[in-house]
Amino acid sequence: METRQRLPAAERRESILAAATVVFGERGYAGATTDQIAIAAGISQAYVVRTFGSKETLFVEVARRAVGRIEAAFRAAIAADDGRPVAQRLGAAYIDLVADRGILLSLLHLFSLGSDTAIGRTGREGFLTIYRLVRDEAGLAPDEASHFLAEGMLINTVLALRLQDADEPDAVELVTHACGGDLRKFRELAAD
Amino acid sequence: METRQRLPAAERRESILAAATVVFGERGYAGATTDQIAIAAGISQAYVVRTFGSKETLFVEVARRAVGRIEAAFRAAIAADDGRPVAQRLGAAYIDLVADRGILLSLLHLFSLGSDTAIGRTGREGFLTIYRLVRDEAGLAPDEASHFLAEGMLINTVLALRLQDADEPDAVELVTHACGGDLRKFRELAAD
DNA sequence: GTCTATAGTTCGATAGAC
DNA sequence: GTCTATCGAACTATAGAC
Repeated sequence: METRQRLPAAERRESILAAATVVFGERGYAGATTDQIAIAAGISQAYVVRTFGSKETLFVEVARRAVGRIEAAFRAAIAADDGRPVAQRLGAAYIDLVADRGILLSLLHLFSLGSDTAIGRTGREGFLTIYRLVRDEAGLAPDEASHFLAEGMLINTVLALRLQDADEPDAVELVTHACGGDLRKFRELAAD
Repeated sequence: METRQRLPAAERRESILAAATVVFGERGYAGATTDQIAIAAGISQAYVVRTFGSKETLFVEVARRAVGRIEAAFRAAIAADDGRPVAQRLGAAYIDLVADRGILLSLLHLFSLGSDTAIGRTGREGFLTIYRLVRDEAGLAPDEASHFLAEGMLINTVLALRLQDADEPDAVELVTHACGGDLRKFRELAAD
């Protein structure tokens, strides 16, 4: 019988959110179970549910946290002016961020559940938040911002499908263009 | 007690696939139930499972059918040369096609389940098929083809989130740029 | 070709102890 | 703050009749 560590509420919340991000990412919202999340977090299933009230609430918080990560990464990239155009800095920051496959995939699931009342609202808010950030804070014109998001959505898809690990030359070619030529960076992403 | 219609196997398969496309689209692979699909198709749950062997097989066939629809629409657009650049014709064909929200969403769910063995393989095959089609048959250069897919992925996300129905001016602006200026066409898409 | 019935699982959530 | 135990609901798949 292992001794389970007693943590302050805030830390426990964060550790559950981190575990849930991975599990929701791999299995989707409905496909993930609170028991799998509990195991990943090293606690009991009942405690996961009790901490967030319901599986849906937990998913919404996972999604909000992922959006928050993007905001933080983008703000840092905007501030760290190294002479490159801001769009390039944002792109690099994005690729660094989605090295965390869980964040990427959780967002993808969030976006594809737009018809669900609570989840859909969270998705719309999150997506618009990112759009406003790259437009207003990074200073991209609306068409540049839209184009930037489009490239990001292709990166999401390519990574979600694990095309960066595929052997076919066409996959390599597509991935290379999707990431703006820096295939190496994609390949480094752990295949978990 | 209603009298259920007896259909030839091929027609029944197609009617189940159509119903399943809608249900899988709205709820995702794991979130959809064979019972909901059965109700949508007007038959019994057991018959849905019996016809396709398993829920997973059914989903894979739904996804293949959706990819097939895109292939057919793109080939038609390539053949119907009306003077516009081929990328523009493909884009218009794509928007017409994803007016069927079920197809759009089923593909989105397919792409986000790349870690699943069978579903992931189907997703990679499907995505590469589309890439090769726009590159080899439409004749786009690799970077043009990649850019075309990126714009398509943004359209997917915007529609999945139902941003075309949102009131906020920022949503309107984003959707306008995502669809290349033709907001009206997006707005026409039934809000179901 | 299609149904009813149901077996066998699995899951989210709650109760209550420590 | 965290666990064990468990209820009740829901789901996929199978069996077997028509």
